[in-house]
Amino acid sequence: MATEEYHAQRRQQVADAVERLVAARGLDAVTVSRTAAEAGVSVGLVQHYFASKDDMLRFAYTRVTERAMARVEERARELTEHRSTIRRVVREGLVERLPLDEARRADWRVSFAFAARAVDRPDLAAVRNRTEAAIRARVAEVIENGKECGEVPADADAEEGAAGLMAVVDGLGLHAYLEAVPESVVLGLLDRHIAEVFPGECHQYD
Amino acid sequence: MATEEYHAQRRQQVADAVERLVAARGLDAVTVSRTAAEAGVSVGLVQHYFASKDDMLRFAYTRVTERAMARVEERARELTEHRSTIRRVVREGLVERLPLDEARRADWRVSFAFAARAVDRPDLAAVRNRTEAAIRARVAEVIENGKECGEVPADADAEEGAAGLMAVVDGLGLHAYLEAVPESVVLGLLDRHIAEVFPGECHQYD
DNA sequence: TTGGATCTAATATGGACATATTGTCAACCG
DNA sequence: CGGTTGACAATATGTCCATATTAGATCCAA
Repeated sequence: MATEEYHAQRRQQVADAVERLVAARGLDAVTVSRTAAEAGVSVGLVQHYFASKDDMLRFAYTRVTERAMARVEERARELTEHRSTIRRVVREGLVERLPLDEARRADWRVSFAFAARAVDRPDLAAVRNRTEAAIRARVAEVIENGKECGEVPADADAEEGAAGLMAVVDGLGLHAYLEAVPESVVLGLLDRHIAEVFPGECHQYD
Repeated sequence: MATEEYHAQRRQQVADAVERLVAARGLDAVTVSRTAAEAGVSVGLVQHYFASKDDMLRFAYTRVTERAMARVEERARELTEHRSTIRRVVREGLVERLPLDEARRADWRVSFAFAARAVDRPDLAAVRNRTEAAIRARVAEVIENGKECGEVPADADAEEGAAGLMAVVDGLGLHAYLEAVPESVVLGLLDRHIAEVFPGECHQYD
């Protein structure tokens, strides 16, 4: 139905505005009326399409996390097609999450703002956990694949490896964002960590 | 002067209340009147001792970061007296920052709440950066010491090593807090990372 | 065309909050 | 002893915000 599509578009439009506000001024600056103004619509419209402010934020955050996951997935797909090593697929997927250029810095900022708020807000925590678990599972799956051709030791715990990599990436991301650690160092550290999970290196479909 | 001491005590009392509120309900739940109630004083008293709410939060955050640093320092001092390896001094100092028991979980929560807010608030960012830089410098110094007796390769960049360790600890802390990574895995990852900075091991004052 | 459902906008309401103002009481000082 | 000052407490003020309410517009079915 075209009306549903229209409906969905309106919600996207509002969510876009939320993201812009968070990126520019932080989550605290997001009010319903500011969001409406930023989106170029009335407060009434926002109310019409979202049951509450919380609902609006949840929707926006869901979109942010899903896009983040899709980007990792997309990057991995690209590389897989080019027959990269599995190690490289993981590396590039994870690098995608680091705030190393302006676009990703903005994204990182938005994600972090929501993630921080999620510490006290169970509904946002649910959104985060869902996506985070999905990404972790995906990374673990890829690591598992690495065992087949010897990139990863056969007795390695893929789940644990994935969890460790995600933790390291988040820590590096935070410090990279705060400019405490320059990009070259960040990538160096990431590579060293990845090398521990992937002692070998080989091509996926040789 | 006794009056100054009294003055200081009142401020501590209020800051204690702020911390308790943040730990229990997050930074958003901190209002001047709630803080006053939590501290068992009137709103007027809080106003009397702090020029503004921001001033109050800044004071509370400063105390939090300084205590965190003091704890790391203290732990390091203890171990140094017992002639631990330098590697161990660093390890235990960093472990001190991880939310691995209830007390440290609460502390971590408070620190994280402030750190997250600091992303949008330059005055809080200044507090964080000051302490963070001091800790990093301290870690770097210890790493540098490790070169003397061969725990650390002579050509290693101590600053970079310290920055990397701090980033990893923060990432592990985040995931440990969110219970995505069990304690054993967190410590395992930390140790592996430390082992890269400290390939050797020897006693400080042998 | 009419009448209701669906949207959208404007405005109203009520609460929460930071801060300002005013009041009280004590100690200390001249 | 009158007055000034410091340490509070109580209350007032005005802003901002989420949400409710009301009203107007558009579209479509009967």
